[in-house]
Amino acid sequence: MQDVADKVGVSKALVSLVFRNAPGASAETRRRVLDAADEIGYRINRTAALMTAKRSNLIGVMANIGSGFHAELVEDLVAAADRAGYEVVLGAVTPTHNEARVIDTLRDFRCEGLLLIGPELPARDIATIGATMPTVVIGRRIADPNLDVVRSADGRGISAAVDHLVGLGHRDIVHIDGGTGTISADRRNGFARAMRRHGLEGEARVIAGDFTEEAGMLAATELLDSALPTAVVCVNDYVAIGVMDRLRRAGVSVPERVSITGFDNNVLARLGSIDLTSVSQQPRDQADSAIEAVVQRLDGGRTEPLAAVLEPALVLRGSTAAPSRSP
Amino acid sequence: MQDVADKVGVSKALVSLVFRNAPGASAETRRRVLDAADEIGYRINRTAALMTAKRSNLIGVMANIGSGFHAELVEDLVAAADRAGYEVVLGAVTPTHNEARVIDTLRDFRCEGLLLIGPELPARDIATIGATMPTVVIGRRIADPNLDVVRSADGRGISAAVDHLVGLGHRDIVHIDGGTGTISADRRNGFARAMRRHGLEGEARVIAGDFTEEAGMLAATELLDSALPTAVVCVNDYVAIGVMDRLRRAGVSVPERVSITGFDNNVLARLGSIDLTSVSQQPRDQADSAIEAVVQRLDGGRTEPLAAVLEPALVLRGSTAAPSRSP
DNA sequence: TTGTAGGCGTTATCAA
DNA sequence: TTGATAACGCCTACAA
Repeated sequence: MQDVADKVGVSKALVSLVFRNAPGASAETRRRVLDAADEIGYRINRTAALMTAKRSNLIGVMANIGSGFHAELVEDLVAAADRAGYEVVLGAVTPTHNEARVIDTLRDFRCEGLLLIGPELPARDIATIGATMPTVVIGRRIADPNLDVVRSADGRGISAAVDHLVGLGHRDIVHIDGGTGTISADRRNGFARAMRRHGLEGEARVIAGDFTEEAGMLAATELLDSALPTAVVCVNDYVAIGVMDRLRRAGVSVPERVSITGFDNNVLARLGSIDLTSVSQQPRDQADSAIEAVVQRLDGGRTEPLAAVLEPALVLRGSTAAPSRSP
Repeated sequence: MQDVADKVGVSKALVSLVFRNAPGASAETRRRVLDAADEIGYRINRTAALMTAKRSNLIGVMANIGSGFHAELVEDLVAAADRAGYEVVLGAVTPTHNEARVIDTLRDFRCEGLLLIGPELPARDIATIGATMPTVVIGRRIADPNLDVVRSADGRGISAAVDHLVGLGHRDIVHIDGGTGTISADRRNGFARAMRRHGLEGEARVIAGDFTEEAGMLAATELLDSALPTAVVCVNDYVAIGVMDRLRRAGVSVPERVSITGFDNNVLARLGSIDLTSVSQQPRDQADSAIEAVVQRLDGGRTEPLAAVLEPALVLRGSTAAPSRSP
């Protein structure tokens, strides 16, 4: 920086001004400084800048990039952050780097705010972090005065699927859930509510599962062995794919004999060969809300907790149709 | 840091020693310092540390996390880097952040080395970067004295698929390629070589495509309209899935009538409902080699370029079988 | 084993 | 519009 200053014949302070295009330097000087820097090959040292600057304009994002949904969300987050004048530092949770470690790394990088996608850390640990810095939890229900939450109304998503199926004429509908855990509970409740609303609480069967394709296959086997419903509402796309495959292999045609819905609107669901009706969590909207939330805390002075529950959207595809025979 | 020092009654220098567990502090002092820091809630400021320290122990990784393969690779890279005593800074290429920008960000973070996964930047731009800092290009063929390359032998991967099919008795085999571009060319050449080796150059048909499911569907349609081969070797898994779906919908059974192979061993390929024989690029091995390569440059003093071409592995699944009738 | 002094590259403050 | 100077929080000699 001194070199650039010397070359132009100004002070370092002025060069600094130019480089963070802060007001207070003439256009002429600005140009000359930039030219000189270019010639010398000078680039600003962020590390050093971060040390003195009040702000870093960095937002840390913890995600499990192995999850397609997280990856999609991250893409939208960097775009949204960019628009708000922030940069995203991505912390990837992997088998060797657990959530706590990733969060530590993120704050080490001097992030001003934290976005946690689907954290599985104990609620109180997350709350502790929230007390330290603006933190937004994405996709998990959690109540704490220091935390902002952005998530989709999982229950409503499942309800929408049920409504769609009932609208098609289905009455015998089974839900395959994702086991214990809040997300799974929300979706299960959504199923129960919707069935009740349609006066179908009598037919509302729930089969226990998890979030894997295998769980879907097992559940389908169970259905084949007992009584086949006309529609199956699954806790996520993987489960739905497992169900679909198992049924088809058993000669049960989808959607003619059994309709199936998933959740997440995964890339898989969009494949022509799978073509699964699914509930989208609208990653784009969640990203926008999450960034807006941190920015409000950072620049807007907001201190009250925010809880944005976004409406999911049912994406209709070829795995659902009217039941071929009445139950 | 001063606070911690005061609390224990030592100097900052000593606290510094303790925190980067450098030799020169007694176990007793070390413990007391750590305790005091814990109590005060002090954490070392990486930003400041980076400024004076010779090294950052940071490796920058540029990846397109939307790609399942990249995501897998990143997970393995993080683990391998960890073992080597480095930390990974992840730069995500997205629609709004192109490769050049991601690389700039990565060096701004003072990474000591760069890992570029499947870069699409012009070769000379990459070479320019390589002249600046240790750089490993993963998954792309590129020759430059300043660049290390780690990739899998794409041609051999396709060859292995062909060998497998010929071993099953296939002779009429079609390749669906990925268009122009080196990767596609390598795979296409591998196909031609293998067919020639088996004395089948006469039957070696190639259909132009790209890397999408739609390309697979189109190609399959073309095959249905002309002459159906007994096996199709696809440039990647998406294409293979497109082919599989189109054929099955047309009543052509897979693998009984037509066998299909993919490439990448994507999560999709592993789905029970797809169960695709595919070529794995062995992300784990590539990650290990790439990290080894940077570390050799960084700590081992290597200066000659390295080109590691790893052997891909064919993963057999249910989409390939012996042909039902002789051609 | 511990302490002192100086410097890293930038920003912020205040004066010119 | 510009310049001088003091931080920022840590690391690295070197000295004690």
